[in-house]
Amino acid sequence: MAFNQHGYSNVSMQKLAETMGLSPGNLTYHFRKKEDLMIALYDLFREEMSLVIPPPDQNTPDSFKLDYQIKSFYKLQQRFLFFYLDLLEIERAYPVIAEQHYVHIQNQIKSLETGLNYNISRGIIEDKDSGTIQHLAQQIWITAVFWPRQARVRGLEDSLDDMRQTIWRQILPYLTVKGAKEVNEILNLESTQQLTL
Amino acid sequence: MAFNQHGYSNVSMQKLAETMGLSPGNLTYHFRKKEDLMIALYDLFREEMSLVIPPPDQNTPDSFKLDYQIKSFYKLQQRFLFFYLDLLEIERAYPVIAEQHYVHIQNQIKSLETGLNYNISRGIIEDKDSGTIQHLAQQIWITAVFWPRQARVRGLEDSLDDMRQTIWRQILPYLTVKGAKEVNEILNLESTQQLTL
DNA sequence: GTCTATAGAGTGATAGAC
DNA sequence: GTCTATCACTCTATAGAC
Repeated sequence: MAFNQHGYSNVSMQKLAETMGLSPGNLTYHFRKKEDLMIALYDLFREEMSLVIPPPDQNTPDSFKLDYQIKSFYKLQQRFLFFYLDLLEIERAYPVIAEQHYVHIQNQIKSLETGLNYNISRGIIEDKDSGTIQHLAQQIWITAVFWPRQARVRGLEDSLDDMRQTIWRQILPYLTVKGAKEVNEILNLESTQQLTL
Repeated sequence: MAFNQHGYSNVSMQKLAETMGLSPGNLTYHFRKKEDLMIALYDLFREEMSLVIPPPDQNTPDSFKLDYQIKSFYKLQQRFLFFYLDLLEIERAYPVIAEQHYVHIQNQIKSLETGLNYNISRGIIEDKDSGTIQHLAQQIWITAVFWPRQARVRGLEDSLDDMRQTIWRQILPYLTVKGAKEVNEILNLESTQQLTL
């Protein structure tokens, strides 16, 4: 997608039509305003994302599933990269999307909290003090959501493996002995780099 | 500044001239291209930032000074907010700035690493495993740099206190007993919220 | 539905009078 | 130096032929 490569605001309806092999008039026939196109894309994004990150009350992943969620999230993030790179611009331009997305983000973080709490009950994570889980969920969300942007801003490639390592490293201090063993097995299973525990 | 409020790309040279009480022609007389204006602003930003975050080999802050650096950084960040909110756009538009900024970011993270290592030698931070410091420095950098953006993207106000809490919470698991005591004193000294250790 | 053509507004940048 | 006026371009969106 052209948006992902050049940034949302650098791709006009005309250029987009051109890369899609359509005439400008044809594209604006299906999406009368650019906003209509963006909303349609956003709805599609939200639909696919709901398959990757379950609703807050249904997220009960073991470590393996959490790792799988990270990978699935990254894959979808790459598909709708422009939403992650240019989100603030898009929210500024289309308040309708902004309002929806505020709620979406809240649910994403809530879902992460549920997953972490489930792993406390599994004896994988240790709840050292009040607020740990909320802090950890927010931290993981920030890392995952801004990963592609921080890489580009630094002039680096963004890689799934680096993102995974960074996320797991944040969970690391809160793992129980049992949890550390479980997580290390998962990371060694598929990653060439070993995370020293 | 108009850039900070409405976003870099939503403020044209004409609008900017208007808010400054200048004619469009006068503004483009002093800055022939918009790029010239951006580079001048970037140079000013870099100059002021060098006073807040010292060079990598000179950063030896105790916890109190680190907390002070966080506050000073936030203040400067608010002053040049558009660089932090719209950095990717600006880098895409002006590769000259991008190249300089890549190096700048590397130095910022290096400077953080130096500071953390110094606090290991002070017995404040515990280096649990190899890579901890690099990970922590990167994590703090991401949090600090993307804090205003993550707040806006979520529809929240961005607050210094929330950013401070989040950064210190990331350091928390790596503090020694002595370190925990020192940090808690600093945070209780000035913050209404208490960070439970 | 799909096309070409174009309206209408906004942009960065320049020209030339004072 | 500072101004007004304007060029050349790009953008979103529309009109109307086929």
